[in-house]
Formats: sequence, C-alpha cells, structure tokens
Amino acid sequence: MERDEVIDEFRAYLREHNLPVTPQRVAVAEVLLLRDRHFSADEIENELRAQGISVGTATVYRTLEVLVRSGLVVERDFGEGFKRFESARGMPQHEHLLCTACGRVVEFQDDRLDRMSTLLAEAHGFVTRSHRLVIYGICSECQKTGSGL
Amino acid sequence: MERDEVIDEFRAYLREHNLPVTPQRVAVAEVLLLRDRHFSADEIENELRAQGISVGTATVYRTLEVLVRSGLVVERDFGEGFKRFESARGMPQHEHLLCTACGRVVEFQDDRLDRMSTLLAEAHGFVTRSHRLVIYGICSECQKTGSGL
DNA sequence: CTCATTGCAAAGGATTTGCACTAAT
DNA sequence: ATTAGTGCAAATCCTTTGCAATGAG
Repeated sequence: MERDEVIDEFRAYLREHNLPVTPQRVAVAEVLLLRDRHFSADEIENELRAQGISVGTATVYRTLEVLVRSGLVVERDFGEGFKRFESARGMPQHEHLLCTACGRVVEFQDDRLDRMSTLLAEAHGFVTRSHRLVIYGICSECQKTGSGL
Repeated sequence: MERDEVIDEFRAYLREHNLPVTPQRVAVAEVLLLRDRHFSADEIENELRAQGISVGTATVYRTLEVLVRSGLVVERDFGEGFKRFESARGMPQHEHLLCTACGRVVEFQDDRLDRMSTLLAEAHGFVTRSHRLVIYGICSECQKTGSGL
C-alpha cells in the first residue's frame, strides 16, 4: 500500500465533510499516519517544528480531534498524564507494552488473549464491547543499559 | 478482618516511618479503606466535607501519596482525565470490567490471565512490572433494561 | 467574497508546590 | 522544643476556548 494513500484518505474525509484542507491539517496527519509510533500532542508539535513547519498548539489538538473522528487515528491513554495518538492502520484490536524506563510502546496482538477476555467478561455477565490491556515493564534495550534502575 | 484493622495498619505504617498520625491523614484513610469504591481525589474531599470534616485539597493529595506508598491504596487511571484510588485490600492484582452504559465497575482476578500477560511480555523482550486490563462492555443489568442501546 | 481555520493568549481542570502557621511527638 | 504537616494560594501540566486576523473554496 502506498504511503500517501492514507493522507489522501484524510483529504477525502475532509472534503466529504466540507472541512477545508489546510496545510496544517495535512502536516499533522502526515506525522501521525506516515509513522508507526504513538505521539503525544506535544511530540507532534516538536516534530513539526523540527521540520521547520510551525503549527499552533491549539491547531494540533483541533486537528487530532478531526483525525480521531475520521477513524484514521486512535486516541490512547496509558495513564501518563497526557494522551497519545496513533494511526488506526492495520491492527484493529491490539495490546500495548509500555516501557516504564524509556516510554517506548510496543504493540502486539494475540487471539488467545482476545478470546480469554471475552470469556472472562461473560463469566461476569458482561457482553464485551472492547478491551484494553497495557503491560508495564522494562524493554530489552533498557534491561541492557540498566536505565530506570 | 475488622473494619478498623486497616486503619490501624495505616497508623502503624505512619509510626514505623516516623510520620505524624494526623486527624487529616486518618480521615482520608477512613474514606478509602472502609469502603468498596473507587474514589477520585475530589470525591474524597467532598465526602469529608459532607461529614463535616474539612481537609485541604493539597493534604488530600499528599495523604493519597502516602497511602499509595504504604501499599494500602492503589492508584487507577481509567482515562477519565483524573485518577481514582481504591483500597488494595485482598485483591493484589485484579482487572476491571467497566459497563459503558451505566459506568459500573466490576473487579475480578484470574491467574491464567496474569500468567499469559507475563508470557506475552517476555515474548517481546519485556520484563513485566505490572499490567492493567480493562474490558469495556454492557453489564447484565443494562442488558435487561436496554440502556445505552 | 464568505465562512471556517489559525494562532495567540487567556481559561480550565487536575495535581503540585512555596510558605507562613499549626500541631504531633 | 523540634520537626513535619496543614491550608491557602500561586504555579504547573495538559488541553480547551475566545477572538481577531488569515486563508480555503
């Protein structure tokens, strides 16, 4: 799949909803959709600044709102005191491993876990809608360097 | 276990650490340890105010810090924009089922899940510190009444 | 041209911190 | 007496909002 296809999808979404396609919106979308990372609003702003593009904080947040509504981006809260955003591409339902030393986020998907989660919910009379698993630990890199010890 | 035993445990913790046992600290501890609920800092303050006890906001937060360090209370973040605190009594590691219709929170514990979570982390080179699973769904009550549909 | 977006700065909500005052040991 | 805790208000951190200037369609 072409890298810019996702951006075009966003452009299409904006047009369909009569929302102006501004360079700022596209710039924010590019950071988020063309990379495989979890960005905080602040990181996005810094990333853009590093690229020489200046986008106001408010605009970053407002664009993130649109991106989430478009379904192209997903909002995550790992209890760090701020939110992170990631492309919704590919992995529909996945879990997160968060390194408490360096903040790195690793994603994975496991069918057995999905099934177990549904069964556990049923056992308590719940009909599952979704679930979220975050495992906090130390990644292999940080284990080597001894960071956060 | 008697209701006041937990409070005595907290008093003991304070003494052992040369921390003064103040009426404010005990008051906050009582709200949290003598009930089966998840409280926000704000709710604790209101609860105390309703009881005619006035405790400053800063003191509530500072006491929560001590309670968490003592291991008697656990801090939770369900992505609501603020933190919740609950007694750690009994269930050392447990998961949460959150009804998206009525907001009810149900807790449960499952060893197989704990083990699976550790194994999944290892498979990705992580050393597990802890994990958090929140299953979002509809509780049996709401399924009957059709709330949130 | 017209209306939505932008950016700045002020406002907000949750939590923290500085500091003079009070209380526990 | 000592030393730490308390309350208040000011300060932070992340995020939202008001509003005049700007830009997309």
